[in-house]
Amino acid sequence: MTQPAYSRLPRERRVADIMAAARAVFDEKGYAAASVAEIAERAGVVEGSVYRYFEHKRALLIAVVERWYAELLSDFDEHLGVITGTWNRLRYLVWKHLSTIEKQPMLVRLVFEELRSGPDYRTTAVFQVNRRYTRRTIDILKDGIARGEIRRGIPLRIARDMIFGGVEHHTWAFVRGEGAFSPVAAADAIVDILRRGIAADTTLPEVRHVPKGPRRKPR
Amino acid sequence: MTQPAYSRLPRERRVADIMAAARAVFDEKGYAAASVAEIAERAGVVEGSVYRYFEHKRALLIAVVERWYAELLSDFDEHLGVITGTWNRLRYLVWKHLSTIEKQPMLVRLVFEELRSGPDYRTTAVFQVNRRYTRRTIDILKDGIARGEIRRGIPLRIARDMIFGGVEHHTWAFVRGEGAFSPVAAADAIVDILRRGIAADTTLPEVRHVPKGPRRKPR
DNA sequence: CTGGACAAATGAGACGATCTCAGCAACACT
DNA sequence: AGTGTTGCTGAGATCGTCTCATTTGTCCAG
Repeated sequence: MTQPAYSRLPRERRVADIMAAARAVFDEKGYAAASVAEIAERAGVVEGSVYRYFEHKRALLIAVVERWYAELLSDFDEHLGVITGTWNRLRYLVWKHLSTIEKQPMLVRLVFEELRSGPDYRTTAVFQVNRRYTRRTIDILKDGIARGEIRRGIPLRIARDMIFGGVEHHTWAFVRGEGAFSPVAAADAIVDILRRGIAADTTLPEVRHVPKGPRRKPR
Repeated sequence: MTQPAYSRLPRERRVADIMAAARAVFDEKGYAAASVAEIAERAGVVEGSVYRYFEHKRALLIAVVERWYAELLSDFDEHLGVITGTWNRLRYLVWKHLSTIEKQPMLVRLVFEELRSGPDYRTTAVFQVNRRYTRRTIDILKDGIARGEIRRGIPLRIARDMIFGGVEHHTWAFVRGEGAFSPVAAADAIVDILRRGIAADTTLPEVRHVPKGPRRKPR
């Protein structure tokens, strides 16, 4: 019975415990319905302790999502670097995005509905990572123009918005647990419409050199 | 000084007052930062009275947005009925959407970030109206196929998602007060990419010989 | 004109959330 | 063992939504 009323752990460990608990509770209940009290309980600390390591509840959300993003994108550039061809690269990018949504709908929902709305979003590392993402997209498109595969004068940001906006709307029901979608099929369909929409006229109908049939299913 | 401490108004009037106050406060501060106390004060009632007419704070949000939608769309079908040609109709629809966002960014934000996220969204009249909207889009596209202007086999829902998702992403910064956009230019750009993306090959000026390229994406 | 019933409106306060902070107690280092 | 440092605690301040017993205009019956 002489067990200590509490234990002192190294900062790292405590932070990790709290973040793990937070991720679990957010994942189960969403941000608004998750209470700091419950997160604290699962992490084995008292509520006040959470606030020693995280300024707000929102800081917890940001930390959780940032860590997830870091895991997620660690191999992205590496893979993208190997894939050649404008349309193949775009297809990989779109598929990767869709696939992520399929695997972690709740975390994606946290980003879409909670994190991205806040006034502090632009100060977030998640924002930076998203910028890098969309930057890649623009780069691929610019490269396509340089190769003569994409028409000059295409408004690149509009094209990018149609990609990511299209993905988001398409997965909308699924993210809310009310539907399903196929990452591969959706990626094909989106890139196909986009390809016809922005391809240089000469490359449009037949695409004969090198990759005869369009590559499908990267990765 | 024998003025009554309060006045009894017909239900209609009270509801209207409260909704007007709510709309103003939501518009200034957003949903989360708006307090029912402030709404009540501006409507000239006490906090408890708001709850006589609206079950939750959220019911107030829904009522405000529903009323706005009703105003907004009263003339939509009428206008659309007059416009002929698949691409013109699509362009009008996209422009209308963009134009609405430009005029009422805060209300749009309420829909995008607060209303649409909730679990009760599908029970909302706003949801029904949005369905009608996207239904119109699909109808226009189907009609385009029937006229031979759009390729058969285009996944219509994907096309629709690229339209509305594209619009939403494109206006994202503006809605948060961090940028600008041109409804006309954006509508042109989006419909142009889409048109090339889904038009039947014969209607594209430069592309004469019919299919040749591999068919993709059945259904 | 008057009194009483009815319902609109009040305002106090229950409830539950985030976040603060003074002090206790575990650990490291003499 | 004594002592300083500081992770951790837990009580409570604060602020939000929402409830409800009570008060008080209004209106109609007599």
